[in-house]
Amino acid sequence: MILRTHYSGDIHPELDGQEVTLAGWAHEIRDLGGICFLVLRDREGLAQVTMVAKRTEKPLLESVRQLSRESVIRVVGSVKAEPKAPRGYEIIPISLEVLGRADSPLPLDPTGKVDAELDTRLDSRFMDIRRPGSLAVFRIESAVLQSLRQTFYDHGFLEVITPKIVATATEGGTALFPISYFEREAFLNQSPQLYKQMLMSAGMDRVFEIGPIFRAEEHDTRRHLNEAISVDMEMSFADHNDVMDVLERAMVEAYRFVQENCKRDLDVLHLDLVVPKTPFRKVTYSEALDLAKEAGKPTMEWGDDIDTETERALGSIIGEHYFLTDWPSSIKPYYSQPYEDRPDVSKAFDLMHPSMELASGAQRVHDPEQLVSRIKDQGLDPDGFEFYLKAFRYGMPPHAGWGLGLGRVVTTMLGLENIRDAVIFPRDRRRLVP
RNA sequence: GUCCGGAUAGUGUAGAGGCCUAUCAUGAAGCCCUGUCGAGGCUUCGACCCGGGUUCGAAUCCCGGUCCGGGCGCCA
Repeated sequence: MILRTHYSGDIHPELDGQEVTLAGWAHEIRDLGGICFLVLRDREGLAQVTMVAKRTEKPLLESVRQLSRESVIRVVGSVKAEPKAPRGYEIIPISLEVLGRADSPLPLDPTGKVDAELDTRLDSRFMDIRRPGSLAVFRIESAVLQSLRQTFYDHGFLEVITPKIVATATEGGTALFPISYFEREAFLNQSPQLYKQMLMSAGMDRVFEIGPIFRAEEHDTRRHLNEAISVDMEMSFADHNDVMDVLERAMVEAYRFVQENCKRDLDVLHLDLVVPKTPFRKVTYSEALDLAKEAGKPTMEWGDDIDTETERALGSIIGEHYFLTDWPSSIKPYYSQPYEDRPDVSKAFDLMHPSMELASGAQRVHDPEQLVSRIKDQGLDPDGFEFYLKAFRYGMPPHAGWGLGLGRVVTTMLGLENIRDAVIFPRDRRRLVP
């Protein structure tokens, strides 16, 4: 049996006289003596329960006065339209039931009157998310996921789930977390890349996956985590420009969807969301170096990966989402396809927000011999990729794809200071609990 | 990994060698209060990260450790 008939957000003054049952947390109790206000909070907002001492049964009033903040309660009462009350209504209680008593003191203040540091909030994340501002972020994240999935379905993609426990490194470069797998060593997957590509050989044509990826890098910044949610796609019979189009569309749709469906959450966060303008500007790697030089950042050589300072400089010059294209082949993974006429440049791209990289993708190498030679060129052993290479030898279509960091999308969309704000239970260099 | 900064009641803070029996807010406990909505008023409770050192005297200075924040590096 569902213990409530309404969320607080469902109630309005026109329900005057109707009996309702609310369930939630005792957000605040303000006892003025002759009149006592109890503010109940649920996922959809706040509702004021009002008790005039003279007109309220003693035991009911007593139970409210003994309530600890943040206890879980269920209130049966009648709606009363009341101009003096917040949102024009209040609940006159008939009965109150304590479903879960809260200890005191609380690990942080869920009303937000007193701030808490990120570390304190993460230690007690369950309590932090009771704060409307934290909840709003994750409601928006849910909307972003809903919108991204819808965009994929609209473009004829199939949702897939690939293994997170793998035998070997996906692509070299990044460090992996080793795990014990019965009598063998295995690893947590750093990317669904190889599996997505094999599904192109399988003829699934267009696939996407939204799931965790694991990087054992000791990075320690506001935009990196060791467990991240990657929004990944792969598309057959398409090139890098085609998948950039899908990415641009997915981003813009996500912004629109949030703007349309998360008005209250955006209000809570005091945000006026602006949908990025399309088309996103495309800046080649070489142009980016020139821009950086003009801005007085001449230290980078062609072939260097773009460092943080240059990335920031570009961000402030360009000032909106942009694609960074035509990367040197040497600094992109082996599966990125070089241009036929200038093999030192690849059909690889990053989607950039002015403050950080959001996604990276490419048209892929689909010729098995070229792939083997690219693997060797990057100092990797093709034998370790046999399960992957096999899929290329029996009819692999041309394909392209990308991976997008969900946490970074939400962080940049909402202007959050730290990616940990956008992840419910973040995993970083130090944090493994909760 | 490295550089810089930090650690004071449950939470957020003040504090610059004696003014500290440590500030303020929030909270908790109690009392007053019939329209609060960051309610108000009064009383009470609750803290200097750990270890060493300097000094007559250390929250404050020094050393080591632990933890935290930020920058960079590393990072499809």
